[in-house]
Amino acid sequence: MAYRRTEVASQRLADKRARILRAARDLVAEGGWAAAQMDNVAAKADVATGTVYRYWPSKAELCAEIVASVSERELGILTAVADAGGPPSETLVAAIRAFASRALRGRRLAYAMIAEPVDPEVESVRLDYRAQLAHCFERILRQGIMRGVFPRLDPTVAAACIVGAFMEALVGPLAPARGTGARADRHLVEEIARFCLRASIGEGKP
Amino acid sequence: MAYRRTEVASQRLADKRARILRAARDLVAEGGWAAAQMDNVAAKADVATGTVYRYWPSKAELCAEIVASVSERELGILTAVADAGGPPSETLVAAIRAFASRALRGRRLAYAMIAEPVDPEVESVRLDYRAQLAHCFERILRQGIMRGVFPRLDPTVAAACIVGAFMEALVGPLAPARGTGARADRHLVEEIARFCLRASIGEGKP
DNA sequence: CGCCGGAATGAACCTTGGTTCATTCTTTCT
DNA sequence: AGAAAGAATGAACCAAGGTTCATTCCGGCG
Repeated sequence: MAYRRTEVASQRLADKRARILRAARDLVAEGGWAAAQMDNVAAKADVATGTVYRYWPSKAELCAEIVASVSERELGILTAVADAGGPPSETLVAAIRAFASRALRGRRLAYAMIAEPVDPEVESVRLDYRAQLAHCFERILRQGIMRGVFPRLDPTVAAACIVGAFMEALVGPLAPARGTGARADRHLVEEIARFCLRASIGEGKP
Repeated sequence: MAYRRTEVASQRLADKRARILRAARDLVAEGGWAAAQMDNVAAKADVATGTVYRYWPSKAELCAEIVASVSERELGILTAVADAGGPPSETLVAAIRAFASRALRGRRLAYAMIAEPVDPEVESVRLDYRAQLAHCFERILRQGIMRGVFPRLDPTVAAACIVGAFMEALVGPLAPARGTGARADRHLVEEIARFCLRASIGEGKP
């Protein structure tokens, strides 16, 4: 029946869309935004250049969707951790661990999503992700302050500091080269988590 | 005499070089690397496009020199503060204050120097600046650990965290919009400094 | 005064990478 | 099977921006 056939067709359509999106995301994960040229994307998805434009009106929208999809997934996980309840200091460490360990499994992608600028149209989506990321930590911090576990600190500034700290130490260009062992990675994550924890619960009177 | 004339001529040469360099740097300070197009630079320096190429072989080398000159100045100041002696926790705060207050007076430039990627050839100079910046803080941290003021922390990771923290909170795209008053700026700097101080001297046992 | 060499000019060139579209191939329906 | 609709193709097009170079300008020297 026509009904069935339409469904199959639209399924195939969605599949191809997803395939192209995945190809583009993989390219970004390998070489950052610069590697995601339309010709490359098409080649990686086994599709002609023009075909990509059947599914997205422009490169900017394709890139925006990459950010949006990655962002949705990561924020979902992070939010779940942040809202799980329990002592704020443990929540904070858990959140950092969750985010960091995932970021380590794709540093280049994480860097591209959080830090690497792109063209203006994509940038706003990226900044939004970043802001929501910070907001997650801000909520944890507010919890801690309300319960008196954390000292009086400006949670907005502190949240930005936390995001910046692990961004720089974990996925930034200054971070230890890719390919260091799992042991080194674990050390790094723990060290960052401790840094942020101290910054959040410490006294701060020299 | 010929001697005098040669000297005058080369002085004029150096002057023009400096003028172009300053023009380019100002453009970066206003609109980041994207604003530093050769046509723009030439126009801002009241010079024809081709003239720029009499003084630098390529855009990359011009940009590299911008980074190098800014970097030298800032690192000089920061190093002086870091090596001045005194209690490490005070030194740390002083260093952050010194760097941050200067960065505030030219956020866009600071962001371009520390965070915004450029083409590969310039990038290496920029990363070097960043590394030296982190190294400055690392030295302060080591001092503190040796003297037993700071807990056992990995100074390399912690230094990266510090750089990342103020980068993000102070000059990053998430930072409060430009033009907030001097009072807000001061609050921001102090809040960042306290964050880093707590992270450095805190106990870190939840 | 007329010539000469170096500096300045800026329009033209070239490369890179996003976008388009006339053509070809596939699938579906009769 | 044959035609119509939809999807795919990839070479050509276009814009942006860095670089070049034939030409012009200018100050000093014989």
